[in-house]
Amino acid sequence: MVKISDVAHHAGVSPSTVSYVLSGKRSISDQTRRRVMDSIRALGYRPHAGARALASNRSNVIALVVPLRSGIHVPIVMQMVIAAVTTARTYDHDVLLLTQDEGVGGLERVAGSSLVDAIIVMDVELHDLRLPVLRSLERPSVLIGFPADPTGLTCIDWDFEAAGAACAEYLADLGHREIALIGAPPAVYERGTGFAERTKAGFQRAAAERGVDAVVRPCDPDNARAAADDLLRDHPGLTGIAVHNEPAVEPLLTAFRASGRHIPDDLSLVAIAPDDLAERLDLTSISIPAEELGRQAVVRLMEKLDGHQPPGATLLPSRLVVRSSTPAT
Amino acid sequence: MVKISDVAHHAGVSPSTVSYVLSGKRSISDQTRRRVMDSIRALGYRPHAGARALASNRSNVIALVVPLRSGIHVPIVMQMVIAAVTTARTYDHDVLLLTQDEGVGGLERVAGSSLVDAIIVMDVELHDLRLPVLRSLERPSVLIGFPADPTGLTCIDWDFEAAGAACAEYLADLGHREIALIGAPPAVYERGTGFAERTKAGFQRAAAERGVDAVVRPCDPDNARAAADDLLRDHPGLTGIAVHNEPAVEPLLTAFRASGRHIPDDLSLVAIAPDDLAERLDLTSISIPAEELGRQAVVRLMEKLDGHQPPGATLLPSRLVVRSSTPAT
DNA sequence: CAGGGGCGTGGGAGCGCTCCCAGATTCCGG
DNA sequence: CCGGAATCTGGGAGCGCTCCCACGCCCCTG
Repeated sequence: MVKISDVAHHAGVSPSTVSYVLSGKRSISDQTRRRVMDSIRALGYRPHAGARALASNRSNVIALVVPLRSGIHVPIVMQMVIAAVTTARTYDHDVLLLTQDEGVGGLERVAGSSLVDAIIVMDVELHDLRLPVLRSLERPSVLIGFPADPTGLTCIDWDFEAAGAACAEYLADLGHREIALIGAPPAVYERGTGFAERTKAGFQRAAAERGVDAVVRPCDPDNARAAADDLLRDHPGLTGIAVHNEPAVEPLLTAFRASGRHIPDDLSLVAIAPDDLAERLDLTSISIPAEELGRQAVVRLMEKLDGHQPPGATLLPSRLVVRSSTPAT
Repeated sequence: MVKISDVAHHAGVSPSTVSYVLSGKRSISDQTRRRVMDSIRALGYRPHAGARALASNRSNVIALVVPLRSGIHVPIVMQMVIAAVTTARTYDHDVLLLTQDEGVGGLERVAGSSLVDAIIVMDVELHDLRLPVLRSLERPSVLIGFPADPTGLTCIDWDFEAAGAACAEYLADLGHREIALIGAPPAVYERGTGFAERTKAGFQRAAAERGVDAVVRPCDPDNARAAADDLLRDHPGLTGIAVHNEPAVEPLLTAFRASGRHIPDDLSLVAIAPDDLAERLDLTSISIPAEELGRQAVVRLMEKLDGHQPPGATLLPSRLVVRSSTPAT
């Protein structure tokens, strides 16, 4: 293995100079820098990560905790993971993958052993057990999702409140007077994941502001048919629908069709869903920028590693894309 | 930070003894071991990963290279990743995530800097550019997928040949005399990913052995309708279908229904697809054991790290699960 | 009772790097 | 011509751990 002293010898400088050339932590004459770089290339030198971590107290690795729960749209998670890895690389960092099931112990392990410099936790719940640990850890962290009490934490998420409001406003603008939000399965509300509640709140608030009638109904994908039938029966005047439940979208479309409603002629439908799904089904949608979230989480984390204090809370805006499930205006 | 000498002092032993208690590399009296463990707990000691890696020349981290290409079923990839992480943890290892787009340089980087002890590469292609690097690396690796020339490499994959054959045999056993395999999009065959060809080969071989007529047709999910119509038109006697193309499964079902064929009465259909898809659509399927593959890849890698030489090639069997898309026997 | 083999433990060099503390050289103004 | 600032480089301690080399003790055998 080529070590820093080999490079130093080859270039006719001291090991410390090689180190400084690599880190840029002090000025080096152009000539010396060039000689050192040439030697590095010639010998194929790669700094030993462990030695570096030991001496500098920085591993240049961040941990990423991915969710395991079902009910999560896997491609979205994957997009965020990929974006996080890619972004971390631009900061010369690598990503260590942890799974939810290691729980609190996993966080303590990788942080305590200095395996990682910082942590990103995906899919944070309202009363997440990991919150106290993250707060007490000596290492910076960024949460994706909002807990009930984000004090002392850096959180980032989509702005579901705004997304819900945008749906209601858009439907109201189209002239609908009775609108509905078909939401997550009941279990999601019960678990208090937060995002479901926030979408609902935004939807209801905006509807009230526009003076349109709004109903909200949870929906299990397996019972999409029943949900659709119930809604149409109980609210005959219903003409605008928002759906915030990816796996239920297709069954719902089938159910509406089966009940004789045509989209967009009889019913306007806007989905809060990832672009790939909305594109495939050609639905007007509020797009969920997954890569952006993964990217931003890393950016925030790097800010913290640099000693800056980023805002405690960031809400990423989403945008409405009009497709064929609502009438052209 | 608590260091090993703190623990040693607290327990009244030498640092080396603490190290040996932790590593188990030499026998320690029960009494000493207990005292040391108590001190470790009392002080909350965690060995510094970097120092460990430096002194032992082992980082206890493995790299996992995930594919980025589209056309890959994301949930399958995620299942494998999760399984790999979980399994690695049972061997006291962590997983560093790399993306395909770092290419050959990424492998050299993490291996050369001793960041990782070993590498798993997913989605290996027939003439993968990374093969020579993996062969020359001083670190063990396991490939998921089979290249054209696996010499000197450890490869593991599903047995697509057997899966294709199983489809043909099963359909033949049901009494079908004309059967078809609807395969991957044409692009996949052209890229030479291997698995598509192997499924086809197995299907055709088994069909020939049973003396039934077999046709194979690539299929783009966007043109599923055309594929179905073509097949039914050109082969009026066709009654048995195998599908090896996840995203095309649903469109194909729709297309067959639209053409007036009822499954399973007019048409038997068996899908080579992940269980979740097959369960959802209630299809007879050859299941693709994704977690098993991720798990086995890690097991193989650990064998290599332990100095054992596992078999160069492993093909994981898959099993046929009968559901409602074929007649009950 | 001497000698040898097990068993349990300590000491400490060394892993490859970073970064503090100086030292050498050059350049400028007075 | 000299003092001091500015610029560049070297030396080397120390990061926390592992593992080689000993050493001390006890028990068994001849």
